[in-house]
Amino acid sequence: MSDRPRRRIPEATVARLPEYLRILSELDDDLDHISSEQLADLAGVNAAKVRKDLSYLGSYGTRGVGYEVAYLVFQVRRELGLTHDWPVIIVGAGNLGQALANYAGFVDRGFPVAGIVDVDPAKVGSVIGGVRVRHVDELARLVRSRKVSIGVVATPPGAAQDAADLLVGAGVTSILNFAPTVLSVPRGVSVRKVDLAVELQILGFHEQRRSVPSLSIVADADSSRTASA
Amino acid sequence: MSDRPRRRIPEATVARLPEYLRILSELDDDLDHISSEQLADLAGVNAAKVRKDLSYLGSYGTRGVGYEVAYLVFQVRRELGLTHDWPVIIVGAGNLGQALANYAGFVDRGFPVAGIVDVDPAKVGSVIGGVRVRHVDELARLVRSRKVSIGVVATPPGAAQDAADLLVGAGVTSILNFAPTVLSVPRGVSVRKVDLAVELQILGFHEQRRSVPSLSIVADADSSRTASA
DNA sequence: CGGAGTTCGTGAATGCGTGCACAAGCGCGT
DNA sequence: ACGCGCTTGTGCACGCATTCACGAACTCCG
Repeated sequence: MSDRPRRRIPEATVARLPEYLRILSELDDDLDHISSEQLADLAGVNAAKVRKDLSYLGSYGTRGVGYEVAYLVFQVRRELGLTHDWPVIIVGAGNLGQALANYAGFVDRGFPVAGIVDVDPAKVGSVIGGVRVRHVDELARLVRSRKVSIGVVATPPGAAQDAADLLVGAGVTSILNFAPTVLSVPRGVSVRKVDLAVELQILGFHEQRRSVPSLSIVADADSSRTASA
Repeated sequence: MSDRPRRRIPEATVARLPEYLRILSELDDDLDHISSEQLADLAGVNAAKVRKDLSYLGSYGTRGVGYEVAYLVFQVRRELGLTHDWPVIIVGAGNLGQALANYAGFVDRGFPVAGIVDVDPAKVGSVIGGVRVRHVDELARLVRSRKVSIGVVATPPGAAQDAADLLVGAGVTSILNFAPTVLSVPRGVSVRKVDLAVELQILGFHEQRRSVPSLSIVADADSSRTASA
């Protein structure tokens, strides 16, 4: 226990730590040490960035050697709060909700699906990813009995705010929102939003830029797509 | 012809423009003007940020009045390259691929699904979201015949790099990757990655921080701005 | 027509994130 | 024991992003 490295960790670093963790977890067991440069290559980033990111956790590397993989995994997991699982509840058993419930990556990385709820009685009762779909009326009970603090909103846009209100009312303090809607929540509740279409639109923006090197307006339907480097 | 707004648009702004566009598109038709503050409220951001973001497109607002909604929608769409649709092809017809193909938000926002492919012969032939699943061998033909420049990787991690290679080989220049894998692609190809588990891990990090508010931290820097209340 | 009330556009200040460059530290071989 | 090669940890400089603050420009109304 000795020192307490408790420095404030920048958000950008927090967002990369899970990626490092995934890579480290997938390494061959016979590799016991890894350098910042190797890890950087695997993660597709800069070596200095890796070192700086890891330095926020403490000085867990050895100069001339690198980082001991097992120990680093342990430290990153601890820092991310993955010393125990975080059960999540999914609201909305539509296409996306079902896909999420079936997604092995959730439970594999410490986020087992503790429940799925939907308003549609026709969906209630079916089993997805080993979990039975419950009616949304049971949401609060599930959250409390399973000690869920993270909710996933996978409803249509119109129902997303209601879903968030229910989650917050039940005691959830973090929400992952897949609906294209801005959620309003009380202070103290964290929300992260993933908008699948936005990602495509950002790609589309760059596609369009690429095809118009530096030209006037011309908003017609172009035809030729040449691969530029 | 007016002016030449061709300024370089910051990435952070590009990431917000789709959100503004979505909000503007959903406004009541009887509202013909909107102020930066109103738009900011709806988008959950700061009014100054909205003004600065929009200023990169040109001076399309009127002081004392606000922005004309219809005109602003047009300008944002033009800037994002949404003067025409961008067909996408989805590789992987598993849970996630199916959910994406069924996701109305894609076509609604200008990204119709031009094709879905999978290696599994058992999946080939079924129709998802109005599109028939093809064998992955047909990928290149589909990309070329439908003039697809954006590909979506929704395969298991082990197959993601192969999928990306196929897409690039077929001429795709932008990839949206849902697999928890770092893709390596030639220069000139854009990749965006969405890792669903990473989002949960980031939330988990903050959850854990929240539950350990005071613990052996004496040498804190200062109370900067943390979201929790 | 003129002043009050709005709202935009943007210069300037501040803060955050990135990457370089290098000293410090570790191990190994001789 | 000692020097050499390797790798970490971090000070520093730079660039991007955010936010403030305010002049400029427009509408409305008396």
